[in-house]
Amino acid sequence: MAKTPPAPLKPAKARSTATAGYRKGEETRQRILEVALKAFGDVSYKAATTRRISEAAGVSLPTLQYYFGGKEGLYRACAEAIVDRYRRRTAAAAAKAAEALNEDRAAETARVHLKAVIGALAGFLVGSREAEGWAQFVARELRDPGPAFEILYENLWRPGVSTTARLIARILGVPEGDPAARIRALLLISSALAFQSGRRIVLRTMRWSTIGGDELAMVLSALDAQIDTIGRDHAR
Amino acid sequence: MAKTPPAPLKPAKARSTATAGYRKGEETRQRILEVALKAFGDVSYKAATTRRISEAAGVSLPTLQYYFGGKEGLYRACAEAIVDRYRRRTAAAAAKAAEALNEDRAAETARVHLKAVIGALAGFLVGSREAEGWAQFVARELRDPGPAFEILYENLWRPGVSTTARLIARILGVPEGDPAARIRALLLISSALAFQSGRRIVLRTMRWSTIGGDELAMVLSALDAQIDTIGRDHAR
DNA sequence: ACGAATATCTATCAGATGATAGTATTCTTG
DNA sequence: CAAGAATACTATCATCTGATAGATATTCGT
Repeated sequence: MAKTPPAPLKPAKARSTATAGYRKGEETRQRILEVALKAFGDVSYKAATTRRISEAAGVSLPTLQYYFGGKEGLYRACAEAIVDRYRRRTAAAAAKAAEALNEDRAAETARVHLKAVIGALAGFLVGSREAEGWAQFVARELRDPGPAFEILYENLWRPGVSTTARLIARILGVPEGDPAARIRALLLISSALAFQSGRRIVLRTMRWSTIGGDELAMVLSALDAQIDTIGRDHAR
Repeated sequence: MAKTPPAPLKPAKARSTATAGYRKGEETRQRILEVALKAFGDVSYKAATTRRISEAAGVSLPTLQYYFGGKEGLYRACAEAIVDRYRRRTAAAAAKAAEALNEDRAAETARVHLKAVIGALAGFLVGSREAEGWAQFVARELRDPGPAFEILYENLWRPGVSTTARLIARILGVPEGDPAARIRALLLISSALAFQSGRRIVLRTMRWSTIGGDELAMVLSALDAQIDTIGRDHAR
């Protein structure tokens, strides 16, 4: 694997160098991306094949190379697309939380925003059928770091954990960057994620047939309860 | 993938049908298994190759087929080995918890045992260098169910979640099988697992270079705090 | 010690897979 | 409306991968 990069002959984005017209090309590119998002969500990078993707997208194999430079470029493009969609869905809650962190120092305000942020995350994860695949994509890349790890870490994990940790620190009344607050942030986020990436276990354990609105409500209620205990837990 | 099983020509365990003597064979088998455990822990089923494994084990390729019937059989054998080792490490705590559930109905007793069970799980995950790979194996198989899913679900997930959920139900004073208790059990376990399967994010976020005894102590302390809040959280 | 069961190797196959070469078609723009 | 850029295809390669065939060496009970 990972043969020594034999001189990058072509940039990942072989296209879009010139006039940037030609809307038909953009449509095809988009269609391939959508199919790839699904494919890489379903199975691992290695297990997904460019042939299947090109077939499902209704184009020939070299078209993938043409638009994305190769399998790896396509994978990267998928990561960027996921980041993009995630941002659109959670930007509002994150921005409000950041604003509140600057303006209002009250612990209870932070608690409200923390619930909103986690709620937005969970809503994103359960909000669409595709999100399941995206969650798998992200979880897989986190576990087996590949070409998309940095993209996802910088744009998803870092800001997400950072905001969460700051809110928790505020609730706990400890300085920002406090290790205990960061650990709690990780615990909380991984709990939320588990309901999508650990989907199969959840379904079996809860004897659910799907994770939809009702199920999400139960999960959110449990997460909210957990958030409510932050700063109120005094061992014994 | 998953081509229609073309009539099982040879059983998974091609060996051990007759006298079961020949200790040299058993040694080889064990060596291959150990290498495979590492390999399947490092990368996905698809990405791991039987060639690499056989090389690392110092045997020729057909030897894998001889002992395990093929790649899939080897994978299954790995799952069984993980189950076996997990059991050895956590059986004591699980047995004590089960006993306590029958004999002592006090919530606080259940709380103590819950901490012990989660502690044993976390200890197993951080206890050895290999456990990291095992955690990845299990997490991967949970995410992308393959030939080992049932083995792992029945022997790891189900008993683990079940015990945890029963203890939590006892603490909450609700009947066994209560959905809220089960959700909390899933939240708790996934939190604990995240510290090994989500290792890379944890290391970066916490600015740790490794997850050893000291780090485990911090995580356990956070988990214990979380367990302490169960049954004491009254929203607002 | 001898023969059957066991263990292990070399050589090779068939299929899948990512990628490239070379060519035809279509669209935009001067 | 040409001309050139952009789009997209067919055919083909080189490599990797899991698996098998068939031969050879090793071990152990009698």
